[in-house]
Amino acid sequence: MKASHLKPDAYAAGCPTRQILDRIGDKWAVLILLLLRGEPMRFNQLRRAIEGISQKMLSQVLKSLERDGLLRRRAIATVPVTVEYSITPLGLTLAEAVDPLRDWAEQNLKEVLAAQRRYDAQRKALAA
Amino acid sequence: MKASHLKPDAYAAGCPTRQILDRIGDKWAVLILLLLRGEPMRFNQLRRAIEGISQKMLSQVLKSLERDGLLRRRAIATVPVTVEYSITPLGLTLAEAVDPLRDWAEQNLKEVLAAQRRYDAQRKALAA
DNA sequence: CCGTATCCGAGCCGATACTG
DNA sequence: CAGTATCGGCTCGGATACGG
Repeated sequence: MKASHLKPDAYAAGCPTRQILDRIGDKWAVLILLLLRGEPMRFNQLRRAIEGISQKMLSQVLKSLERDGLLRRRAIATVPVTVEYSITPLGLTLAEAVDPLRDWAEQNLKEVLAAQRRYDAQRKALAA
Repeated sequence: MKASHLKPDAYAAGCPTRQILDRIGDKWAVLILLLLRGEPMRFNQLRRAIEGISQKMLSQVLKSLERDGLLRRRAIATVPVTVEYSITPLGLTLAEAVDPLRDWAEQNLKEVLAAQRRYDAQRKALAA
């Protein structure tokens, strides 16, 4: 039985939705998962793929995702060392749950931006 | 045609996914949308429903959601003033896109927590 | 009841330098 | 190639007080 359509009375501090949202809030995390769904990737490969992420953040987020069981880290003893990150089955299910969100983003970003312009114009008019 | 299952080569800084994720990353925003889907609510009603949010944050996030066209603010001239927040059709579609994520959270939080315990135990063992 | 204004401390995050 | 370590600015966000 799904609870999706029941109206919640409140969101307690420790509820699952809050906890997972905190992780999704980590914007990089989701992007990494979506990328890894395609194929395993190496550290600097991810770094290049995600425009704007710093070495430090990437390292940090990868560690956190591994800790959560959403991806797997595999070090290969070459010289120099190669490290491969791949998504886990659990991570895959999360990525799938994020898909509708990405679709929504692509379809509705324009409308959101338009709403912002309307709002700002309105505020500007009031200020004058 | 849905783009969900195509492998992205990169996530540029301004892509829709990144932009929307930045907003979702605002953890409170999603919770508010999900709450308002049930029924319009007033300021302090929301405040009570979302455990732990400060007055400042609630005010801030509500303004941002209104700006994005995801909810509507309606002030009623009573004494003292009553303000009613309700979700817009656009906001409703976003809330629906978030549903799978909430379902995922409820179903998989346990497994994530278990993975964390395994990871931490492993690290502890190595440190010893 | 519904906010805004101000202060201020914690922690995020980028930059840089260094290691296996 | 794949990270760790350290420093410092800067933003986020809580607490408090006040106004419409």
